[in-house]
Amino acid sequence: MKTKLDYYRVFYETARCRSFSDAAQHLYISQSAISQCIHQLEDALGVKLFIRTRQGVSLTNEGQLLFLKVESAINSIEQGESQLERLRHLESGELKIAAGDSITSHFLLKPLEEFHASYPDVRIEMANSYSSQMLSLVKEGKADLAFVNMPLTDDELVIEPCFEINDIFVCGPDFETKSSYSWKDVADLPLILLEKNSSSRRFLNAIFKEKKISLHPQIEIAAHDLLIRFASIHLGVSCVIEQFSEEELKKGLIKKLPLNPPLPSRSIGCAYLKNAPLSYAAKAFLDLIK
Amino acid sequence: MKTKLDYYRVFYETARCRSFSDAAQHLYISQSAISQCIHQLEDALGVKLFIRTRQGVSLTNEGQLLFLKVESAINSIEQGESQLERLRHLESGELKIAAGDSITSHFLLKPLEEFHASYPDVRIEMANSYSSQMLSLVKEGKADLAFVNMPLTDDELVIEPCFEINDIFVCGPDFETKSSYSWKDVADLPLILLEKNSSSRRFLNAIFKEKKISLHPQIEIAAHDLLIRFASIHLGVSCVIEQFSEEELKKGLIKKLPLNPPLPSRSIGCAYLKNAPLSYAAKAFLDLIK
DNA sequence: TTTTCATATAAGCTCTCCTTATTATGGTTG
DNA sequence: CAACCATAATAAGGAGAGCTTATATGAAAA
Repeated sequence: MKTKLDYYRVFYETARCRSFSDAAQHLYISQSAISQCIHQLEDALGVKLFIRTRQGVSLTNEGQLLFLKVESAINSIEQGESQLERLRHLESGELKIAAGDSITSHFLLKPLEEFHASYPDVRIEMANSYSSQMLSLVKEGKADLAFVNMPLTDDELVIEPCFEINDIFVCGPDFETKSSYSWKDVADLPLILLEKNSSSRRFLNAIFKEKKISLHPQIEIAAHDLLIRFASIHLGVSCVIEQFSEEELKKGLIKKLPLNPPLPSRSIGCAYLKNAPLSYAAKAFLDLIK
Repeated sequence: MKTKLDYYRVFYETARCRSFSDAAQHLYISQSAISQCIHQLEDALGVKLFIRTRQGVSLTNEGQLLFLKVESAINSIEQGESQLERLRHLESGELKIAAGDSITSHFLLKPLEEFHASYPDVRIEMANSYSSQMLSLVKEGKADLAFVNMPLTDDELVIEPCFEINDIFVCGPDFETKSSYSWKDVADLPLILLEKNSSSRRFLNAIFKEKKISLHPQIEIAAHDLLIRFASIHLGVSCVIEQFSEEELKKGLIKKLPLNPPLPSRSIGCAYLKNAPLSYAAKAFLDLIK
C-alpha cells in the first residue's frame, strides 16, 4: 500500500479533536481540506474511518484500530525529532576524543572543563593511544576528533593545526651552561631522549639527520615527565616540549639551553573525517579551542 | 516541529537503499527529487542525515538515530494498513449479532453456517435478549445487527424487514375442526398463548382489540416450543408462528386451523445504526441473508 | 588524463492540495 | 414549528510544493 503519510497527520489530529472544524484550526488549514483529506484516506484504505454526526465526528471501529497505529507512529517520529533537537542544542549526545596523555593534560583539560560546564548533558569519552591508532578510531567512527602530532596526512581525514609546541633542550639547575649551543654541541652532550618509536623522537632524529648529525642518547625513556625529572637531577640533558614543562622551568627545577638556531616548532593537529559531517558536540568543542 | 511526514518515507527508503539513485527507482521518482527532499528534511531538522560518498550514501549518527524512529513509525503505519486490509477482506474482525433464540434457530442458523464457512477468520458473537435491549446493544456499539420483531422504530436505527412470519392457530391432531373459523370463533376456543410481555402476544392482542375482541387464554407460557407441545396433546389451541412449526405441522403433531381472514403477517426486522457505517462483516452477512 | 558513477543544482511545469463559497443536514432554541 | 446555528460535504478555481529534465560537479577508477 502506498498511502500519503501526510494524510495520517490530518487523520491523527482529527481523531483527537473529534471534529473536522477543530482539527482544521489546529492544523491551520480549512475545514474543507480536512474533509477532502479524510475522504481520500478513506477511499485509499477502502474503509470508513469516521462516523459523521452534527457535533463533530467519532472514530469507527476500523478508525479506532488505525488510530492506535498512527498514534504510535507519530509519537515515534516526534521522539526522533526531539532527540535530534536535543542533539542540536547539545542537551544530549556525546563527544568522543582521542588524544595522547600529555596533549590531553596540557592542551585539552581546560577546554574540556569549559565544554562540560557549558553542556553538562553531553557525555565525554576519551581514548588515548598512538597516533596511527587514534586516526583509525576516527575513521571507524569510534572517535569524533583525534589530536595528533603533525605533520601527518590521510586521504580520508582533515588534519588541521591546532596547537603549537616547541622542543627544547633542558638541563639541571647546577649544570654549567654556555651562552649559546649549536646543534652539534647538544648532540655531543649526554642526552636523555624519548624512545625511538615516539613521534617526538622521530621528529628530532629527522631534523638532526638533515644536518648530518646523528643522536646517541645515553638514556632512552618512554614518559615525558621522566625526561624532566632526569634532567633535573643532572642525569643529562633532555629534549622536552617547552609548553609541557612551563612549571618546572619557572620553578627552576630545570633550565633551558640556549640553542642556536632553535629547533623548528611543531604543531599538534586535530583530525576528523573529511567526508562525514562533524557532530554538533565536536563542532562546539572545536569552536571552543579556537 | 511540523515536518512533512512524506519526507520520512523518502528518508526511510533512501536509508535502506544507501543510495539516492536506488531509492529513486524504488519510489518511482527521479534521483533529483530524492536529493531535494533529503535536503529539505536536513534543513528542517537542522541536522545532516546522510554522508554522501561516491558509491551512494550512508547514515550519519544522527541519521541512524532518526532512522530507528522512522522505521518503527512506518512499520506501525503499515501494520495498521494491513489490519484494515484484512478486515476489508474479512480475514479478521468480528460479527456481533443480537437476536432472540427462535429467530436465531429458524432464520439465522443457516446464514451463520454459510458465513462462517466463507469467512472462517471472522469471530462470531451472539447475544440474545428482549427487543428493546437488543436495540440498545446496537446503539452502544456492542452489536452490529439486531433481529427484532417489527413494527418498531428508532431515530438512531435503520430497521428494515428481513424475514416474514405468519401467526396461525393450531390444535392437536384429534381436535375436531370446522371448515372455517372467524376471529371471534377462535377467541372462544380454549387458548394457549405466550405471556403478555412477549411481542407476539402484544401483536395478537392489538389486532384482536381492533376488532373489539378480547382474548382470555386458558394457559399462558413463555416458550414457543411449549405452545406446540401443549396443542399437540390437546390442552387447547395455540397461536404459533407458522415458519417455526413447519416440522410439527408436516409430521401431523399439530393441525392448522383454517382462520378466515388469516392473521396479517408480521416481519422480522434487521436493525443497525443509521449514522455509523456497517462493518464489512455485517455487510457481508446482510448480503448473505438477501 | 579521460571516463564513469555518484550527488547537486537550475529552471520550469504539473498536478496535488488548499482556498473560498456554497450546499446539505440535522439539532437546538425561541 | 420555524428560524437558526453548527457541523460536514461539495464545487470550482488557484497557488505553490514537489516533480521532471537537463546540466553541473566532484571523486574514483581506468
